[in-house]
Amino acid sequence: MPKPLNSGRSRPSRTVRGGGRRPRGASRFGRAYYPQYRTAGMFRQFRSEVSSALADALASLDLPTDDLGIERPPDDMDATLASSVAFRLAGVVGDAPPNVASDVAGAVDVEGYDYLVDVDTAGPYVNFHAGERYLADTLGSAADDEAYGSLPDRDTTTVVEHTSANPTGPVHVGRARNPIVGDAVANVLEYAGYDVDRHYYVNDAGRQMAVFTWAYETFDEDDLDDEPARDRVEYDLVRYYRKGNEFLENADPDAVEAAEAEISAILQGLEGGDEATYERVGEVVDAVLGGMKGCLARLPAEFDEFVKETRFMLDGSTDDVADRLKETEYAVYEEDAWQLELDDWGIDKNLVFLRSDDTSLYTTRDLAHHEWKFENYDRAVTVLGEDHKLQADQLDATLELLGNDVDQLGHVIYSYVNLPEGKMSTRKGTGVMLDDLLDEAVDRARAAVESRMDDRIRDDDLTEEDVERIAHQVGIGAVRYDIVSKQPAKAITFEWEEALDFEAQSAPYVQYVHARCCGILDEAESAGIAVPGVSDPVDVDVAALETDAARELLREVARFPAVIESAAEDLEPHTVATFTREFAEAYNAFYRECPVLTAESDELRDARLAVVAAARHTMANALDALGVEAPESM
RNA sequence: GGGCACGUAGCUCAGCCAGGAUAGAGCGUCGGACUUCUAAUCCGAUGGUCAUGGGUUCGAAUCCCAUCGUGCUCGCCA
Repeated sequence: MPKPLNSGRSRPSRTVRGGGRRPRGASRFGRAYYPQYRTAGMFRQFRSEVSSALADALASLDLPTDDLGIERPPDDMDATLASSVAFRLAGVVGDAPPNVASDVAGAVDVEGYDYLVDVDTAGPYVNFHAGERYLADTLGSAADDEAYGSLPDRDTTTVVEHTSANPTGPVHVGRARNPIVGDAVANVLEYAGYDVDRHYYVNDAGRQMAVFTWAYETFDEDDLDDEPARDRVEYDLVRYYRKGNEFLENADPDAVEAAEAEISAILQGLEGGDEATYERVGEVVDAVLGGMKGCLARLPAEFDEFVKETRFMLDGSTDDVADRLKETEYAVYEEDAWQLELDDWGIDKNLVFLRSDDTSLYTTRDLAHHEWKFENYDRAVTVLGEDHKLQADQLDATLELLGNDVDQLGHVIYSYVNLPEGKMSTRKGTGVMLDDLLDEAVDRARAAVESRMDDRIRDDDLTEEDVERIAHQVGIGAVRYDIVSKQPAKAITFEWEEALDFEAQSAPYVQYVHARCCGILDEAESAGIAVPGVSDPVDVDVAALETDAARELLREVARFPAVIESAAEDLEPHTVATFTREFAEAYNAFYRECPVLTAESDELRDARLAVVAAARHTMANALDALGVEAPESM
């Protein structure tokens, strides 16, 4: 295994406020974080105890143990886990499922388990119950640990490539899913214990950039029809790109031919390693990319590295890939170009990897790029639009035939956001700019904060700065949450009203839970009450928590690490968003039924305070994984 | 036309990969709850042939096949 290039390299510093990333070991709340507290979660342990106990029980009855049928029971059942195994075994033992369930439950031995204390049946289901210690340990680990939900380090380096939009102009909403989903995927993997780098692959070698460079050098400000839509460099420069494309479409044939010759010369210069050409193209690429970075930083989506495509042309690795491909049995030379037949991978379209003039194509360079990833990382994940699906399949197949282990490569495919009237296009200048969406979101959030000021019960006198902070957290959070909470494969048609809906099931709904937690904890602090797990070691009796709502909330807290684990495993951050909603419901029930500061005894108050601290850590980190900020007041 | 996705309440979506308890939320509509740790909250009512038809199974929104609808894709573009 080659040593990762990035090992030992220090991470770029970044803001520690919610929503941004922070280096491992640093904490959201500015205190030191002690990794020994990192726990895989009580739910996961309970689940494995149930598996083991049930398998033993079945074995003792001489029944098959290959399918345990362990599942989460409906909300109205008080069991933590259940098994539907009796349905399947009914045929084997020749008895009705409820009777089988009864026999199985009777054979389960809960002796020796930490959390599994009781088994019973409900009709055909075997139900498993967690004991006090389950809740006590959950409370202890979550109230105590500001990084609760972070799983133990897996010692696995992972590169998440996302966005990678061609540097042709401002980021529009059509592609906004990419940085938002990509950032969340990276966050979730980080929470799951992977060592993640975030990459933006810069397509700086293609025809688009050659056209852009030619247009930028050819046209003057006077030739352009419009003023820049916004005072940032990519809004200025995209006008040259659009002008150039318009010229190529509409100018007289001789002029177009001359232009094409210049564009072709630029492409040849890149392919031939001509330094002057690299500089010319690089000037445009770097300028536009710089502006796009500025836009993405508003989300914020930040990157560890911008990897340029030309790098793999300059270092010879693209040529090397092409040479190796020619040697394979799948290579054919047809119609003056080198192609690959990928029928064995179920792809009937040939992949051209060298043009007739011997120059490389995007995918050829991307192959070299991916082999570079494999050399430097244990795993690679790419977030890309559905229009790149075929290309990704061809890439996978080709990487495999080159001898790479493609199991280490994962894709997240998302569907584009379209306007009701059709696709967004940078070249044509159609589309809603991400900057405009974020501006509008913040404006509306600000208006909402201000209109709520009057009927606020809490007299915490929001300053102008507070209003602005909340407007940003809520406005940007709402845009991100709306996108990250949906399955990426589903198509979205962009509607302003929908994207900016701050009603329930949106970011403010779950952010509010965090703010409510903070409100109680602040109140406790100003009243001089120590908060178990935060200002004190956790030393509370969970038995004091008599209310179902409190215990139910703790059970949700217990699930969080398992939610992170499966979201990371399946590369599905939207499941974390689903969790935040379910968690919010549990918290709101607790909030309604369990007064904390005015609890009837100090013991109960302390226990509930610890629950609030645990809930805060859970929600803060769930939101952080989604890339949504967690406001301390709103 | 071939390939790949998607189709769940009037609308926006979970649930599907690893089949199992009465298919869940929100918005909308209607009706309730603030002298209380924040009402951006909560409670109740309303609303579904899970696109259609078949198949597998004790059991299908979930797996398989077909059909219909929508999107993406099928360049020596990226």
